Amino acid sequence: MNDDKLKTSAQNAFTQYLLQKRLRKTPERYAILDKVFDTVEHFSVESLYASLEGEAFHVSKATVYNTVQLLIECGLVRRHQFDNKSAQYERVPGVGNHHHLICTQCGKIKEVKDPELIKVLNGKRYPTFTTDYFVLYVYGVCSRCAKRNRKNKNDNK
Amino acid sequence: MNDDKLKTSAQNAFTQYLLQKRLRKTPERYAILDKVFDTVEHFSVESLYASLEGEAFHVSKATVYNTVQLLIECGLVRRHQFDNKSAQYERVPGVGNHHHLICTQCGKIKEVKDPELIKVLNGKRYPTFTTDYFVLYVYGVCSRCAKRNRKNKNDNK
DNA sequence: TTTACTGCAAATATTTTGCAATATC
DNA sequence: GATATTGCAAAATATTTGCAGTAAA
Repeated sequence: MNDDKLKTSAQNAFTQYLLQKRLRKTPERYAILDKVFDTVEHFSVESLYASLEGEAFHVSKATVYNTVQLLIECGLVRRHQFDNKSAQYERVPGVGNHHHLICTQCGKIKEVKDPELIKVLNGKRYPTFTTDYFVLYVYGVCSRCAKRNRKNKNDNK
Repeated sequence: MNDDKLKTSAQNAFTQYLLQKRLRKTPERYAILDKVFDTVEHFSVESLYASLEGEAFHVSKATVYNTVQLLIECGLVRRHQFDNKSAQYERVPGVGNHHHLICTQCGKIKEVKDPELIKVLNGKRYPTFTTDYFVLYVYGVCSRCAKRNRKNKNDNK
């Protein structure tokens, strides 16, 4: 699925959700949805807000918060909180899933796809719990930090 | 490993870490470590602080924040941020690992063990990344919410 | 016409920071 | 004795809330 199709399908899903919950179809909500689906990377409420202001579409931050929450509830956006700064969000991936490698030293985050693991996870069933999706964080040390560690160790000798 | 042994081994690991980093072995740090390892459930800085006050051991919140951060850095504590309230922490599990089932409707969190999955995860290697541990969140709907959903749907008919 | 939604500003809550006093090494 | 650590309070930051005005249904 390419990005255009992904966006269209997200718009349709959002409309369905709004109808079902009897919520209103406001221009603000669709503008935010569009911007979210133009964004491949992680984003924060702040960066999303700035990005909307950047193209001269003004929405209040409260509305951004509200709408992102709606998008999470209807499954179009996922929330991550990697540190105790602001929450990070991402649109749901088009095809496949990915997980996050998090460096415990520098905080850098890398996305990796692992179809085999996704398969194992999707096969999982838990009693008395209906699974929607999985979020896997792999904590460790990235190559850059590992290199720096080796260097520092040698310097101390 | 029982809880006493777990605590002792955590104390030793912490001491090693402090020595290695040339940090000081203060009574506050060890009191916090002890309290953390007396706590099986998730805790917040606030609850940890209250718990220490409760047994008349006074430490400032800043020190609790600092020490919890240290414990994370030396791998004895893990951090979760399930919502945008305060961060939740937990001591590292004695044996095996567990992951978290998170209900997207009521926010309830349940821990489950899945040795088979742990095994698959532990077998994983990522290029240019040295894995320390995995954190898996399974998002979905708990049985209580599923039941309530069915009821509401019927009520609307 | 009804009332859900928006924008704005104030309120809340958590975490971080600065600094003087203290305790570890 | 040097300085890392503590406690306290103030500051910084993210998110939530209340309310009056606006717009979707």
